Amino acid sequence: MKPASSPSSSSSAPRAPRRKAGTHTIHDVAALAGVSAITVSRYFNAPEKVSAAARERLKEIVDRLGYVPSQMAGGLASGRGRVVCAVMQNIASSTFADLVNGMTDELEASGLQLLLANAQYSRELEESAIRTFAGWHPSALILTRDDHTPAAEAMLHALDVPVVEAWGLVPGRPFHQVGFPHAQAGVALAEHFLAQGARRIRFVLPAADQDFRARQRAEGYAEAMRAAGLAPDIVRGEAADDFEAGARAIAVHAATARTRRAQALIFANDNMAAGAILEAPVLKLVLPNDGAIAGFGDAPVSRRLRPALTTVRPARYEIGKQAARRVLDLLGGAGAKADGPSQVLVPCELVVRDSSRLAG
Amino acid sequence: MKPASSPSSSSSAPRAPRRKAGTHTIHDVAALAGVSAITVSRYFNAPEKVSAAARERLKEIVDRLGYVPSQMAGGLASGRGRVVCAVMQNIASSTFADLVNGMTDELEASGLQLLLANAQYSRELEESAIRTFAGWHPSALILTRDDHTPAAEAMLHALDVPVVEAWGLVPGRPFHQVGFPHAQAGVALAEHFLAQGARRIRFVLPAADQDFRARQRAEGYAEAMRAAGLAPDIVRGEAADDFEAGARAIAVHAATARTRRAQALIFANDNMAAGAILEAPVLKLVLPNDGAIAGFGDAPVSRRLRPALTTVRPARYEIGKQAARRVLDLLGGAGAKADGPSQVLVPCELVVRDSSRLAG
DNA sequence: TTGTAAGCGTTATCAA
DNA sequence: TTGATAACGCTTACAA
Repeated sequence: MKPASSPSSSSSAPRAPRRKAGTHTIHDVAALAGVSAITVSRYFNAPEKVSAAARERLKEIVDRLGYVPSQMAGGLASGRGRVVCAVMQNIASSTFADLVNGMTDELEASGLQLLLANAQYSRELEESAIRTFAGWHPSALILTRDDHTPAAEAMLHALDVPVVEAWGLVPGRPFHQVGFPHAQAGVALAEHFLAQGARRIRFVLPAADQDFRARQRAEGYAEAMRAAGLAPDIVRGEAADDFEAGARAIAVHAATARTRRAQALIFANDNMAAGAILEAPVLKLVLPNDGAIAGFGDAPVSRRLRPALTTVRPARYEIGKQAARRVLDLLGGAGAKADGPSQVLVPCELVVRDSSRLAG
Repeated sequence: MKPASSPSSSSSAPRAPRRKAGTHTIHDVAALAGVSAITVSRYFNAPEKVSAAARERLKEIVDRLGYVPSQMAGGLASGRGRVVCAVMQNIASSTFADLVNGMTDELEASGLQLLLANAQYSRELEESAIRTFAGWHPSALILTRDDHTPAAEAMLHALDVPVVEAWGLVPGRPFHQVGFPHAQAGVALAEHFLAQGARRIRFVLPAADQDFRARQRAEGYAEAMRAAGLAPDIVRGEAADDFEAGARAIAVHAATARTRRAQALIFANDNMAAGAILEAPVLKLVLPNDGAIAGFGDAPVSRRLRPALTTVRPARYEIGKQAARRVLDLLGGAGAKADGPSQVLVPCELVVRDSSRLAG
């Protein structure tokens, strides 16, 4: 009656049943605790909705099993991954590293994972990063520029999640912002020298054109110069390496007649300024008498240079932290979109040291 | 006949049917292309298995819709997320930033996303990061230390995915490694001075005890000294800031009688060494005559210092890249676990500059 | 406070 | 080369 090996009688073939058997699932935990899966789910996502007794039992079992909920399954079921995606412009620079540090510190406790991408100052790479991130159903996005490609901007709107633009602060954007207006840093440096009576002030940009914030600072400087009735004098570095570019700029300075050359040099960043200060003795220049110097960024070495470097110190870590804070607030329901995009100013600070003291 | 508002006749209540309606799904694409969902899936994961005709049609539709596959759904269905998780010790430092850069560059093309965590030199934080990562069903893990907690090590084995320990290289580990033996960097620096005839060579550690690689380098130095019949002289910095610690160390040096003080100072990193070199003129020391100096790391500023700093240059970016490469190879099936853990040596290089030239 | 049922969007399996 | 079907492990909606 019963054919020993027939794989099917008509259509009830044994099919392809199971698959993976990797780690423990929520059901393993539930079974051991004598509760249903949803209670375990609530234990993780809303513990206050679970009785103290069940909570205790679950804690013990979860610890014993080393159970960790699957982010994949949870994200799929809920439609939102517990992920915040951030696009940096240059991960290798300490600027962005500090931003990242601030973000991770703030997000850590919330259980949100930070996903990082590096766009290397390219709008196209930023767009492609955003596209990749879209597949992760992020809870929020943090970007570090405000001039996205149209396609990127469209995706940002379609994603329909909080977007925070960190680092710069410009008016008229549809997204939340945390940072400071970079032009203002340029203004502050120019005014620092103007207030000391300088007339010939030069701004030195890096050789590479990619850091658009440096250009914004240069524009601020130019504005301040024009406001003082002076012509801006913006030059570009001559070497890809910032230290080298700074050294060359100061060499040009040394080779120019004292009465014609700039009284003060504003470098786009501290590395360039450091290159100039370190090269000066070789050129028989005594700074700041033979040329006042300022930078931007307050690198760790800046206060150690002789003369110590006057610079602008942006609150990098704090900006990262605030950007993440803003994300958490928005996810928590505060500052609903009805209020429109918010702007959080994290001011930067002019740090005056010896390098910028103008000769009598 | 049709009761306008009756919610149920007996048990056929309308239930709670749908939920989300966010973006496009694989089915939208499939429907538009007139194929089944699995064909769309193949188009992304194994394009060669899809006819050219279908491929072309799908490309057009995917582009038009801006469709991006859900990583959540894919990860859940396949049991492996397209994620490589890396635990760094200090994201803010340029060392780890370079590692990260190398990794992202290498992983980029493979469609794997790098998930980053920061353990700040703490084994406990590393363990907690690994636990968090477990929820992401990573395809592989990259770590930057080799002395994990027992719990962490257990998780690593349970995860059953490729694990690569990057940066250091030590024998006897059960995981793949990419990097160099840090002790050897200490040996190289000690021998550099020994070869010049120095007898009194001091090693200066940072004030904070957290960077265990620095200790490894110190041990290498100590070994070389003992091998030369000399007593190691290891001191610890006196300030949390590395530059400041370096400055203090050279001040102590300056205050010691010439015949008794060290002929050469090896600093645990370039920042400390830079602090010393920048402070020297203030102390009326002329380097390297009044003290030869070496560092570790080859910071960008090191070759700009006067005297230019002798240091050891690790191939940071390359190590990150090779670690990711190793991961990709392992995922691709090469170097199956049967072969046992592999070791990839990415050597570091002694960079000799003026600061280490010993006085006749 | 807890549970049941029904998917979330994709891929593995088997069949054609 | 393509497709039908059944999971993957979790959470939402609703009911008790």
